[in-house]
Amino acid sequence: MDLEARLHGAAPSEHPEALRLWLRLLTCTQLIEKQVRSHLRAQFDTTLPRFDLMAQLERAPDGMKMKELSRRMMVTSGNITGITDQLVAEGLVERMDVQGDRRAYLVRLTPQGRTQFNDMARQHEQWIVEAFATLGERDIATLYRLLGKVKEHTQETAE
Amino acid sequence: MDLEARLHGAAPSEHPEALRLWLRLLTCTQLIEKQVRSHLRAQFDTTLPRFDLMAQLERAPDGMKMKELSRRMMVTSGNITGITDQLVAEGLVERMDVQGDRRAYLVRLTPQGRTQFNDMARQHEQWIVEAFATLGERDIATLYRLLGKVKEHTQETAE
DNA sequence: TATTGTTATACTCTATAACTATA
DNA sequence: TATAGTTATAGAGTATAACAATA
Repeated sequence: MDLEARLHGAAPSEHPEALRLWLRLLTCTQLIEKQVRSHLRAQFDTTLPRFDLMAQLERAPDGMKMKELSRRMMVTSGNITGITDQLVAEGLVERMDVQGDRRAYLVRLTPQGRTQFNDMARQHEQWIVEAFATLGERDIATLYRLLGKVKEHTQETAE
Repeated sequence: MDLEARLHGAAPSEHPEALRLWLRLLTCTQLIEKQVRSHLRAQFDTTLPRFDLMAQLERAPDGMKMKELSRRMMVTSGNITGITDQLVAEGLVERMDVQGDRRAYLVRLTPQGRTQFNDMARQHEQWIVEAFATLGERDIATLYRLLGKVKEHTQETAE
């Protein structure tokens, strides 16, 4: 492939397949995400970031540091503070001091938070299963594998 | 598949494949979207919705109604008014009266808007090609096909 | 000096709903 | 009555940057 041609060539688009794929990927994600947000709002009066934060904690029974939450959720730590504050106010998560590092907190689900998350997760799974109901097991595995390549490559090339 | 078992069964997750696929789809989209937003901001001082609106107009040389933009971009018409206002203020798009319907406008790119969009689109394509550079032509075609099934199914089941 | 987390701030995008003008 | 578009509003989500406390 000729970089010069890409930069200065007259052809308007030499890789329409990649572009088309991106637009379709974006559309699919937005459609499903919109449904999930709408359901979370209607059935549990919560939002996707709050659900995502609880989902992270569900897999960390001993709690997770704010910094780690920030990294995994790909948002700045100031925003983690805000979302955590909301969940603490609702009694769904709690901050715990960290032995040996008085700057940091471990955040974990309260028993009430765990119960509510389980309810939400069960519903959430049904919405997602429904969204992909048109695909067979093989299709799902293929999609998963190919997106894995994209994910790794994108994470590598991000500075 | 037994709906009862899904609703009331003790198993915490009977379809982990669909869930894992959704999380990966979400991650990939967010990673790429974040890069695109960042590049658009740094190189062109613009945003993704503004770029998307111009991309819609680029394929409609005679202009497109606000209503149609609203439908295609999957946001309410009030938001189309706002984004259009910004682009009009920058001289990139213009509203034109519609023959025979004085309620409506046709929005189209100005010559300046078309020039700027072409610059952006060329860069944008490179970012996207890079994001999917790890995939071969066949992989891209497969992803495109499978996501097409998901898209159609999701659009059908949305009320 | 570097890191963890908080605070303050500003901006974009979004949906909802009431509204005007026209069909 | 229904539709196209606007306006007003409120809230979610985000990044940036300055800051305090601790490592």
